[in-house]
Amino acid sequence: MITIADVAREAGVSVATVSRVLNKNGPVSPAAHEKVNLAITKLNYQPNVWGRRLRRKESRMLLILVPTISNPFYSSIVAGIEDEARRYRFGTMLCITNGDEGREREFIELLFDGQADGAVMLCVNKDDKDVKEIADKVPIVQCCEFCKDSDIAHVSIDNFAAAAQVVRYLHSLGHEKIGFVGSVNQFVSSEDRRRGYEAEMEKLGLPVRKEYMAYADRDYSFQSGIAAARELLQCPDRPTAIFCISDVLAMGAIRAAGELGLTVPGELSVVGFDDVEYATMMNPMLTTVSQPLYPLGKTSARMLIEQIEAGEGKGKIFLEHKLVIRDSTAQTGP
Amino acid sequence: MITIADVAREAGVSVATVSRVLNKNGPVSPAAHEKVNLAITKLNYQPNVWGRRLRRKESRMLLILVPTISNPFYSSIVAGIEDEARRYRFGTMLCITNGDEGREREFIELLFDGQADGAVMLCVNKDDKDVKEIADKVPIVQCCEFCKDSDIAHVSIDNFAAAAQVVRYLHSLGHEKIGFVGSVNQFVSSEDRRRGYEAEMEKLGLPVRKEYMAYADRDYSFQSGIAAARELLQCPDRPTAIFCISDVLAMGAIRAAGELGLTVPGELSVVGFDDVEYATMMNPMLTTVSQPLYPLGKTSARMLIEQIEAGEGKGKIFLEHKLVIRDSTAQTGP
DNA sequence: ATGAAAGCGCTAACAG
DNA sequence: CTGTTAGCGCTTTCAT
Repeated sequence: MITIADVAREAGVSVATVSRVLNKNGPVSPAAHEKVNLAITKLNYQPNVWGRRLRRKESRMLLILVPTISNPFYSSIVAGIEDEARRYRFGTMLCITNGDEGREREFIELLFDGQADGAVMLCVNKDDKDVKEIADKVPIVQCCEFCKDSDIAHVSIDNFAAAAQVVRYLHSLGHEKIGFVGSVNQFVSSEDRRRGYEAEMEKLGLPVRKEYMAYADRDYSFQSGIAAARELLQCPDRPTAIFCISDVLAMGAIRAAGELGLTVPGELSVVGFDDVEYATMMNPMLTTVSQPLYPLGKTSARMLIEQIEAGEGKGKIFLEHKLVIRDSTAQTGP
Repeated sequence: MITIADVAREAGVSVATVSRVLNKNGPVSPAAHEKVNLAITKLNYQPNVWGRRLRRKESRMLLILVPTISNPFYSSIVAGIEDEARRYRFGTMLCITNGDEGREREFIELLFDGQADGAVMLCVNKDDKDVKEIADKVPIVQCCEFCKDSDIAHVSIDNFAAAAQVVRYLHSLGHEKIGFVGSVNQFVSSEDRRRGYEAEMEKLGLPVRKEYMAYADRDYSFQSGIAAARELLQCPDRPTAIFCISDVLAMGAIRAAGELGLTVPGELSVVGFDDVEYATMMNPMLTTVSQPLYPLGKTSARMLIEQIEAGEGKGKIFLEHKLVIRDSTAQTGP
């Protein structure tokens, strides 16, 4: 291993000068600068991170807490965070919690450890006490999901508005019996989409019927989507359209329809949410709400870095969504 | 921040003793042990990683190099690696290269930096010179993909045998005109699956026809899968079955068939590879080759850790695959 | 069984 | 503009 002292010796200067060149701070004469750079390349010197971090007490590392990576939904967000972090010369550590509280706690430790300077969290229940406490002590930004009634920085889309827009769209197609498939989890997104659905139904003078609303399990599994949709489709006066709060759930609804002999979109319109990659691989291709995933990630990272460097930046940012109309929705029959 | 000196003072012992308790090495009297533990909990002391790593010159960190996380294929492997790493008290850093060479290089730097003690690589071209050089200097294990003609440790399935098995299965269903959709990339898996296909065709006395083989782009995109399959299906004497080297490609083949008015599996059987989650969300559900992803990950991590700790462990391990028969394949018509 | 002390490689305050 | 030096928090001889 080759150290800063070796470089100093080789260049015929002191370690301080080398350090100054390395960090581009303090004043260095062009001549010294030259000599140091020569020595660095000659020796192929690489500063030791541990020494540096020990001394500086900063890691220049960002934590990214995701519940899972099996959902491609997260991949673009993560890419956005990583790209932005890199722009500001931060490294990233991707931590997959798999819904395991112990593991999540362990990752959070990294923050108090000083192993990371801050974290982007992608998986917060709508009122998670722990997170609120943590955010008081270390820089945190919540992405997509966030805690209500708290001033923790967050960036997401307007789920309420998006859901309302879906209902409006379906209504414009002639649908009046519109079902809803949500999830029993505690995410704001789930809640806001449900509220958006209900509010818009009322606004349009359509009844919000209990039997038109069903709930999948907490992690939006395909199977639970099938079950939830089946429930709606088997009720006496079945809905002619179903709005699902995730694409996987929507795919479940399409499967359920198929099992019951219903064609999509002929006899049933289905709308999803998220616009994951395979929404277009399906048959029919899914009408869904697209979130600006990459920008969501970039924005989170930027907010976090601001918070770390400036010690502030507790904003709330909402980005634009987009309703993408494809083949799983159609006019109601005459 | 609370340091080891604080603990020593609180416990009325020297820092050396505290360190001994922390690391469970050297001899410590029960009394001292007790006092130290008390002080640690009282002060809520957490050893500083930078100081420790600087001193020990080891990070107890494993690098995981994946090309992308948008492909759910990797998520189980990563989970396997992380779980096993954790068992041996190693942390992990997930690095997403996105096929960017510069980024890959940057991550590799972390190894020479000492920021990680070794790496599991999930994305190696079949003869990547760089990787061979790197593996000479730092512990590396290749998972799924690996360099041919090199003794770098790796774990994967027998792609050749799996492909042969698919062809045999299709043949047992009565198919003789069996097409192949591969990829132009440089992965051993792609090559071995193609070789397995060709070898088994010959073994069964079936002609290996150029016009029955098509290639998707390097990252198995859905669109390129459609294009490749369309090519096969439009040739004069079209195949009655197609073996695709990935599930996404198989989904593309099904789409292509649909566009040409061919039913699956009625008029065309399709087999995929990998058994990704959404292979069962499709209609029809995909017949495919399932890889033991989680065990693949666990095994890689174990091999890597052995290599790090023992300084050896350059084995080659092959795990069992499984042909999963679902609804996209059927007997040929009478 | 315990403690004193010497660094690990680096940065930054200070003195020149 | 440059060099000397004192740590950052920890582990690990080497004495005792």
